[in-house]
Amino acid sequence: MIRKKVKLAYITNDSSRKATYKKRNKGLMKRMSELSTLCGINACAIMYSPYESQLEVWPSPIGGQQVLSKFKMILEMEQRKNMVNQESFLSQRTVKLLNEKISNIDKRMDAFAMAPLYTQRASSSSSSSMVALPLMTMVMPKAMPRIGTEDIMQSDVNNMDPMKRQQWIMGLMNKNNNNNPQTQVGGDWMMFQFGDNINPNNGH
Amino acid sequence: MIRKKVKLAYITNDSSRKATYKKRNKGLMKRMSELSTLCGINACAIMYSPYESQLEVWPSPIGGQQVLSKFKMILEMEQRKNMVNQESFLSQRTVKLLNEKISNIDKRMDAFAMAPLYTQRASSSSSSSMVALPLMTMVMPKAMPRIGTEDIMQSDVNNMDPMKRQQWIMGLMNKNNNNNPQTQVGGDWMMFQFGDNINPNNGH
DNA sequence: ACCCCTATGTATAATTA
DNA sequence: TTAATTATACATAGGGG
Repeated sequence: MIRKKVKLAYITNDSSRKATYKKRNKGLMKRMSELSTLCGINACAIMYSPYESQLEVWPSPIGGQQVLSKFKMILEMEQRKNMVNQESFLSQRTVKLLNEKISNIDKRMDAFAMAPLYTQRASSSSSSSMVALPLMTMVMPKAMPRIGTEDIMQSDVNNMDPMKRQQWIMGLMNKNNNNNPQTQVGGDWMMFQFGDNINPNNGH
Repeated sequence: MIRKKVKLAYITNDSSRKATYKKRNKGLMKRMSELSTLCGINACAIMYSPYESQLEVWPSPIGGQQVLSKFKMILEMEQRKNMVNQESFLSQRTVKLLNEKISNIDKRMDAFAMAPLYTQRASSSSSSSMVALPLMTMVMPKAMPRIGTEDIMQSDVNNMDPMKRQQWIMGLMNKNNNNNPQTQVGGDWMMFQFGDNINPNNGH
């Protein structure tokens, strides 16, 4: 069991590359969750792995909803305050971006639910028609709770989200009613991670 | 120098929290670069840290351009092949998303160049008007090089990118002509990271 | 605020089941 | 194939300049 000094180059062997990917990706997620709790950062991660054929949400899809709702709420509060400054402009753009992202994910999930595009072996990287799906990770500093808007944000989750996001969440929930942090939804991998909700010791 | 077992909770002390954040974030980025090289994944990371007041691009802003151009090229090749299937549909959406993201970043950088919004101390989390900027990380599997399109993609970088992305890159380059992987642009932090270009041992 | 050091916790490569 | 094991490489907490 002599461990080599980790040769930093592409692992040609398919199975060992996949194994490395899974291990290291797991470690990466744990690290992110730790950074999240330690430094007070809300983390939301969506991941599409080329090595997995399932979609994973961690620790729960609801957390992602909450992060996004929170972010939207922040924007709307700013608008109510008529703060038409650069900050609100920037956050508007960001919220728009996040909404598109969610819509995008929603579309993806529909597609994958209908017909899995990636019935993919680890060695299928030579497929010419395959377009790699991106792994996306978002971590956002939770600076807002200090301004006393937690309750409003909470209600926001329940009654003011666009239908597509609700559908997206419901689509996840209908297929996954357990509390298992790794829930399989179908066709791809997706992960969410939040500094508020995580139990950082569940991996050990 | 007895090292405690890392209490997994929010670090209340501002300076030590910031120190931890910087250390761990650096480690996170290194991990991502390693995953990138080891498993053949192209990585592109944009980071906005609440603890930094400068924008950082690593290892170079050009890499981000290349990743995005590559992705766009993939999409266009698919379109030429008249592959109107779900895969191209999904990748279209993703490219659109990335374009918006770049545009968003462009806007941010313009704004920050004009007037730095975040002259922010580590303890300024109680500021009520501040909207947290997200840290965003994107990693995408590089599945395309195997289909022999490297040359086309390369030319794509030079002559077919939208003006806004070019402006974005140029805006970075004009202010940063050195090869220092950590280039300060102003007002915020941004990071790019690429599996193709990284030198994973530069941290040791 | 750094940067550097190093003891120690943690991730993980290689291996076995 | 994945799961568990374990030795070792690596990350980093705490401390000193």
